[in-house]
Amino acid sequence: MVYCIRSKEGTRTIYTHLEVTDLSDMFDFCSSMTDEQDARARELIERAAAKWPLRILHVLSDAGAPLRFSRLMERVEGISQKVLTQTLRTLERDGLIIRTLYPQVPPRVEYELTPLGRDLLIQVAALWRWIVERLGDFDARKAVRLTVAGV
Amino acid sequence: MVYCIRSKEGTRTIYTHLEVTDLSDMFDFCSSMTDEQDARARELIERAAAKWPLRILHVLSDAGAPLRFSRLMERVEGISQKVLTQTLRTLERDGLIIRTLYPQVPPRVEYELTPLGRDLLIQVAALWRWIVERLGDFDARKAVRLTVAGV
DNA sequence: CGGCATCCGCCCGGATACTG
DNA sequence: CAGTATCCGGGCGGATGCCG
Repeated sequence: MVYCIRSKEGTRTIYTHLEVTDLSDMFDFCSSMTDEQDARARELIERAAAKWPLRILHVLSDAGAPLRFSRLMERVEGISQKVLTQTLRTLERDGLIIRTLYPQVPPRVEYELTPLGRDLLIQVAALWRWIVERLGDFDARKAVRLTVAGV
Repeated sequence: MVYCIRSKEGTRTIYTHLEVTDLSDMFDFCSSMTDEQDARARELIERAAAKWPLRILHVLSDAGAPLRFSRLMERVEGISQKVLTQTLRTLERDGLIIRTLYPQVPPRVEYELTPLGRDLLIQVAALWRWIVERLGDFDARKAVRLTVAGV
């Protein structure tokens, strides 16, 4: 689990974040990215954070085995056929799932997670968990006003 | 940093994820959430993963000090006034930033990160970094087809 | 300066109908 | 069974204009 310790050192707050020793270290890393890397990472996150992808990855993970298109339709509640197809194509292009077509009549198509897809799901689940554990904090009333507005 | 080790044990893959010992453990945790918790977490992630919020949090973090509305407009390139206002309101409601109004003429308004906002940014930066380090893997050509389609 | 109100174009995603 | 093709409605976000 990601673990974060904050401590004060003079006016500066030190973030101990396992391998990351402070916040600026993390953003130094971000700054060292090329524009192309940054753009590509942004695309990937935008696509993965869209409405359905995580749901689909989660369903595939829960199943623990390849699922047919129609099984996915059943388990990803509320999704339409078109959007399911579109999303699966995107996930395949990004290397997160594998699509296997069995040339039979009627055709059979199975989808399964790649190791990368599984790993990504773990990362996101960690973030998810971190948020759930702090749900009570996500509230403006919990935000301490450090600066008092002048009279 | 989140660290993930995969190892084979028979047919099962064990994920050592620091405190998380395997994938099912993580999802057991997810399943133990109430519907309300789940929905609230989903809302928060959706809002935070929208187009501008992370950019704004990042800019505030980089600045290291409270920023006025017009400074934010300059540094968050491409955002419109309306959308900046909307996004700031949402971030404030979620307890990620603090808005301080100084009742002067002309008015002055300053925005700054809350500790929670900083912490969230660290979590997301970790995920971001994880993705950037694996950019080369996010590609369908890298996805090994485990199941061979029948003839 | 830091908004709010209004209008508007666009894209996302849903519904439906059809096909190899 | 697992798609494509087409149409369409809602919402998001951008541009512009006005206010305390």
